[in-house]
Amino acid sequence: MALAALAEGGVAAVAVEPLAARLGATKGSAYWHFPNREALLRATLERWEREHTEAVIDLVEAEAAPRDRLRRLFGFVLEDARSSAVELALLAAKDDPAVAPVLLRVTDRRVDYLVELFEAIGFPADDARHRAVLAYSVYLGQAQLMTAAPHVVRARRALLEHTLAAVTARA
Amino acid sequence: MALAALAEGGVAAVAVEPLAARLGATKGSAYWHFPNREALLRATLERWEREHTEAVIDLVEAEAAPRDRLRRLFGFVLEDARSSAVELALLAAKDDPAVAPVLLRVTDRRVDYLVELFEAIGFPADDARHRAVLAYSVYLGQAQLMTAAPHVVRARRALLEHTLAAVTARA
DNA sequence: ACCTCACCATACGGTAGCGTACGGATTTGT
DNA sequence: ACAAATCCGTACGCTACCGTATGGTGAGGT
Repeated sequence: MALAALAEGGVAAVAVEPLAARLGATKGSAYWHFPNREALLRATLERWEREHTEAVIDLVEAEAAPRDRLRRLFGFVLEDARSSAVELALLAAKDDPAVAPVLLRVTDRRVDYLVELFEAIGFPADDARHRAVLAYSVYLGQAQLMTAAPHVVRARRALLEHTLAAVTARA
Repeated sequence: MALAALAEGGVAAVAVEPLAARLGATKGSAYWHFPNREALLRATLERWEREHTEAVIDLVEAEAAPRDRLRRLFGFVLEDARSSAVELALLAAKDDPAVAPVLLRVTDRRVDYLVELFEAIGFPADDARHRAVLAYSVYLGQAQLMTAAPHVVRARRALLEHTLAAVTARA
């Protein structure tokens, strides 16, 4: 529930009174479960990190070939803009002391996974790392574009293939 | 001044009372110049759009070769994270009715410019468009990474060259 | 039957920002 | 010199949120 609010209204929406109202409850109830607003936010973020970060990787791991994993990863963004709503909300609140460490851990985890993926495809370690950072940049950037200016991203299928070709092109 | 606040504290920082305090003035003064907070925000955004959007393009245009223009564009992000602070602040507030249209115009303008750039390099129109969207995604994504998780982006010089190679690689 | 405790509601005070009212000062036009 | 326009400050009410205090209710244990 708090996660839905986070996705829709950003970190600011993970607040005691709005959430209580949304649940048909009152503040008194909320403050019994959580000592304060920060604790509520931290619990929400921890839950998201625990349940949804690995979820993306698991989904991608379902594909056998590394290239198909990449394809699925990028297709994930282009097909469902809502899926990355929490990510974008967190990036938007990157200065919040409760958000920053979560963002760092998730980013590291994902980039490391991408490094593995590119190494599995056959690129040497240094090269794989550059490709991973590049690919994750594309991921973040396309997620932003899809929600802020979706009309720019037309011909999605072709764009997807083009993106894949670009990040996996041999030097 | 309002632009500095926007870059530092996001759209929420472009508020009447904080800005007035920052200027050593009071609300009374602020509300003489602007009818309300929204007008203040709109004026700030319009000014940024007018002065700083073309500034990037002008800076890039200083380079003769299209490839060097791309290099300068991406180097711009990797070297100075502060430079894209306003962009990120706007993306973070993309749901604000005053922000959304500005974001759309700026995005369109920049992507269109990138299309021109790739066409100048010699790619056909369709291809150029895909590369432009891809390149702008990388731009946005790297800007995010640089502020949210800068430690991920090491070996910047190499990453820059890698990025350029990726977006300009022949199919 | 009674007590305890988990759970929830009501009511209150505090803060930060928006917007308005109005009065004082300073500059400008005539 | 005087009036008007311009510019700024103080004071107030309003809203949304945080956090606390305190009382109420229903389920289990004894």
